[in-house]
Amino acid sequence: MILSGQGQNYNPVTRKRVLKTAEKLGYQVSVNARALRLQRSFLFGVLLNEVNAHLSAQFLLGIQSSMGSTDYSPVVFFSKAEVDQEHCLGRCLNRHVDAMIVNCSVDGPEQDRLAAFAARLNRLQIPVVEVYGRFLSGIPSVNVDNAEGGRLGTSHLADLGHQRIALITHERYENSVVHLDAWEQFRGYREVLTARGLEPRVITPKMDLGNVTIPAFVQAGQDSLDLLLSQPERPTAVVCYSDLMAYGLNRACRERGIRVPEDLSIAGNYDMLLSSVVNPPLTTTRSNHFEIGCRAADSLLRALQGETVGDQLVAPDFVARQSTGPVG
Amino acid sequence: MILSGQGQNYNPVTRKRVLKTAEKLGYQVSVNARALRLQRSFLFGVLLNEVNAHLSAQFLLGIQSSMGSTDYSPVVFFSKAEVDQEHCLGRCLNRHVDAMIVNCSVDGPEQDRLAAFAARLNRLQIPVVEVYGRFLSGIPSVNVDNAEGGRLGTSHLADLGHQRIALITHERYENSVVHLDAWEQFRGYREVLTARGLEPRVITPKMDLGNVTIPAFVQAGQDSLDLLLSQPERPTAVVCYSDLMAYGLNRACRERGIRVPEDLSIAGNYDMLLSSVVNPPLTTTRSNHFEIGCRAADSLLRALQGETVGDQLVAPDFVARQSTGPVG
DNA sequence: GTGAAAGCGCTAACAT
DNA sequence: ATGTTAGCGCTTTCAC
Repeated sequence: MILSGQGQNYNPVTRKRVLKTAEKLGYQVSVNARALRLQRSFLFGVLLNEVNAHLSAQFLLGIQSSMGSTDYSPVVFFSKAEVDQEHCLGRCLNRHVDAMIVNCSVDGPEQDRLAAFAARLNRLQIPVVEVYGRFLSGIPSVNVDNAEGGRLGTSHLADLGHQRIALITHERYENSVVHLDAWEQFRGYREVLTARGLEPRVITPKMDLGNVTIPAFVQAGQDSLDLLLSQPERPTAVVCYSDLMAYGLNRACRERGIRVPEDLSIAGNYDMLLSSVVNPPLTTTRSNHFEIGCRAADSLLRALQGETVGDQLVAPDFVARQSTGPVG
Repeated sequence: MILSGQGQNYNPVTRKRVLKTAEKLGYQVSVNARALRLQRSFLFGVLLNEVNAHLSAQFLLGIQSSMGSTDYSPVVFFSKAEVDQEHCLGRCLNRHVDAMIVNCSVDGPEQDRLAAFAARLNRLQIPVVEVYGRFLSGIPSVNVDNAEGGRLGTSHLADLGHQRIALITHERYENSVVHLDAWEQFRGYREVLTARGLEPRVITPKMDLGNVTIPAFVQAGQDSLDLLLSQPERPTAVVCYSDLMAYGLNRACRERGIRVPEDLSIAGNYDMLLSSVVNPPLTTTRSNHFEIGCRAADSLLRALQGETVGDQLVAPDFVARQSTGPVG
């Protein structure tokens, strides 16, 4: 009736009185009853991974922002391991969510499990979007543009006059489905170098990729200095896969008396708290996780309207700080 | 009927067949319809603050764990600012959540706004629990035991033989409602010292508490070295309010040639990624956010059963690393 | 322009 | 031990 929304057609004076009384009584429409009637829950399921905890706040803020004035609310589940993920999905389905945002991660190859998971999601008949990864075939995704990340740091260093720019990444960067981010980043890096007639040099410190921890990345960065110094023509600048590696390398440099950025320029990727605070503060790239959240939720909203949505890439921003400088 | 739950009283063979068919058809009870009938939403509202983003994953994992096999799901909202908080609460109420977990924060004094917010929550007639703060009068809370945090670091240093142990904290630590954590921490620190016949020495570097940023804490830590060195009897060890301060102090020490821990032992609080990775790795204390989440959800579950729940304190763990050592 | 009634899927109470 | 029914609060349709 009047309260339902299109009260335009009603007697304005009656309408006003009803609305006023409703407000006075603290009346709230029951989303539940409405949901039952309309056969939808007005709930979005959001499956997040523990490893991406650091970005989850911005990301969820983005989702909220897109949901804005809609009646949708996000039901959020974090999963620790892969088994958890299935369980969390189960909980979402149990709530009959109208759409899902899922963030997968892979600790190992596990292609089978992921294929099964993707199949299950595809069978669901509700819009699903994957974020921070492209593990689920048939599901549209919203991702960081890692190639652009690779390009950004590399061009910056080249612009500063560096000719020998190395990329420090992990061993399995090449053509990997699991480590697609590293592969894309490499391609961005290579693209810039070849465009400028420079030669790519990839340094891959040993690390246990089956069990990647935070200190392991720092250690890998630290270890990479030896590899760097043993190169025939020593690079004057490096792009690191991640800021954790950049930090490790930076530390190794200090211990060896190599000045950053005077003797070696270091650029990272995936800005984090650490990076702004270390000495020197790290030049890096940063994704806008708020925007990624917005886009993901927006895709779902559009899919719910019947639109077909495709993959999206969000370009990271370049963050100039003090760990890079002109070649000297 | 059979599917409802207490199918015990039914013919086992019929029951089995029904259950099997239901499973085959992928039948899921509609939480929505059940919710409408039972006049509850089976939803918990979780209001989180952006500033606590780093701990949110563990915290939410804890909530999930407590909700375990119940039919409840968490609807999560992050708020940036105080206004947001009201808005997020509105969205939760609109969903008729059965209970709420709220994490407030204060950028300024704003006692009025908080009082109004608390009043609103109290009027709700649903169980509410506050976490990471005690700003809402009349609402039970689950908090980090900051006094224990202060005790832990201080005893550790005293056990190592230090006699002159300073506390580096911010200016408004004393008796502050807004900065209750700092006040409690100070009391834990003082308690240990007086019990051992040692004298408290509080160092409060200047910082703009109206607009606290991450670099501001690091800077304050850095600034505190001068204050420390100008003390009549120079302390041999310090406890810092936070790891960010400890990190800044550590950096200042390195720049001045003061060795950590040989010349000065530094203990922090509120362990973070940074702390395990800097040189030397920081001795600190760490809260189990998973457990805080568990307890919060658990309180609500119990309150929903009609129990009266009170305030809870979760003691942090001590994390021994390399920034503290025996007095030399 | 306004009111009445059916029905979404469930649960609880009642009837067989 | 099993079947039936009313009604939760909404939206939609149909009747006035």
